[in-house]
Amino acid sequence: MGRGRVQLKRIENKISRQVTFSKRRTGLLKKAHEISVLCDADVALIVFSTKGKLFEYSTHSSMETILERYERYAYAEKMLTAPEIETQASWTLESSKLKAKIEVLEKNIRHYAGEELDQLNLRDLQNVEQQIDSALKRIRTKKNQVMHESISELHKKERALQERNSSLSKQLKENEKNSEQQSSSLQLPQPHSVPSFGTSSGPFIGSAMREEELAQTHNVSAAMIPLWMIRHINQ
Amino acid sequence: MGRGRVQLKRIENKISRQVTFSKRRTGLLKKAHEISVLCDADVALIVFSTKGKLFEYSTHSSMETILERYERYAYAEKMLTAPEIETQASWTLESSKLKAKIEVLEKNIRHYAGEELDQLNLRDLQNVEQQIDSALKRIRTKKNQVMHESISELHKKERALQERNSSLSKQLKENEKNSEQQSSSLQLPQPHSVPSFGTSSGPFIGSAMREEELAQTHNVSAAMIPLWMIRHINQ
DNA sequence: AACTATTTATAAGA
DNA sequence: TTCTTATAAATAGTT
Repeated sequence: MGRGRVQLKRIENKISRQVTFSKRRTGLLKKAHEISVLCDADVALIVFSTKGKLFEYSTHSSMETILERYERYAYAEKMLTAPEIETQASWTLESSKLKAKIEVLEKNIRHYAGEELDQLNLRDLQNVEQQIDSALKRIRTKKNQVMHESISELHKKERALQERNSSLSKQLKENEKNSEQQSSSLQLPQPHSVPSFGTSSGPFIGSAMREEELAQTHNVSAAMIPLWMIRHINQ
Repeated sequence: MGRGRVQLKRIENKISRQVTFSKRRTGLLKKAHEISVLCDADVALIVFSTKGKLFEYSTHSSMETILERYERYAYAEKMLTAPEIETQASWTLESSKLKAKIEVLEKNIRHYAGEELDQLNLRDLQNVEQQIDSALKRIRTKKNQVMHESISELHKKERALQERNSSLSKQLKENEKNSEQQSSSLQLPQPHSVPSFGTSSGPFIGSAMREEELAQTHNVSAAMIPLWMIRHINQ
């Protein structure tokens, strides 16, 4: 690109070498910047002149970030050549390894969450779809199982309550009979008070109890399946 | 340097961004090499594509050497901003933190994959379900989009082939007419041979062509949408 | 992956 | 270093 062809070999004339360096350095940095903007790439460029002066360019994400990323990337190869020594380097290496792993995991999660799909081709998309679909099935199966257990718990409780209730009623009638014989002016106690089940409740049972209370405020038997639950079971 | 001026901003079209990246990357690496040879400079160039693929160039004295040199050079500045000495303890701490993060991420992924659901209560299950469900929707939307694009490509190709075909047929008939007038004993060539498009095929075009061939072996018009594609579109 | 019309980079000169 | 200019090189759009 100039008035003469250029041979790819060291320019011997010191002055023109320096001039060329200055010009081409500008061009190189410019092009590095261009590709990073145009193509959305991460670029790090380091140039030392013959005299040892440093020139650098790096994408917004800073030189350190990119060099770290590079170290991470080069990790696999490094392990082959450098057996572990507990040095600063090996710590850097371990750190890089862990960070690389985190990067992969986060990418996976984003894909599982249906994000950053532009990176995937049709085959990848289908794989992810299939995985997520079967995960969804497993989760719904599990949820149904949990809810069915919850329902039988509720049924069990209902029966217990009914039994307790009728035994209380029975007892009450007997008391009435006795008190009629002795004195007809006594007040009647309330027959429907709910008995406590003591401490027998894990977190799940606890939430079942709350549902039961909710049902009662709507004047429905606690044994009925709540609507929101049915909706989910049928999915 | 091309048929049009170029704006210094991210190329939105994915395909041309990729093509431009490939071309400019080649150019950039070449120029990095040239300046290092011509001007006797030490150059290190690291480029990560959008997709995270690494490309690198470094002067003979190896990437590691140059990066070390860079670190040394940048060391003075670092000391001004970060006087902290990296002790063994701080490394261990960092390592622990990273490991903890990995643990959490892995657990999340397992849940996304529908595993280890016993740890989750009903509320958690419903959250995960909802997240996965919407991820699935996003992924299917994306897949549909990709496939629709693919289909319009195929349709475009079909039209091109049909046009080419009919123009060839026309030409052939004229040739027949001419040859009948000159000599009626000549053999007729096959009129339906598919014309080659020469070397004009990127990766996508290549696979489209294969689908087309597949369709032909099943005695179906190449323009028909392949069954496997329809199946996925309707999901 | 080639081609080619243009733009861009730059060698040489001032 | 900077400017100019002729020319080589890179590359955007196209096939």
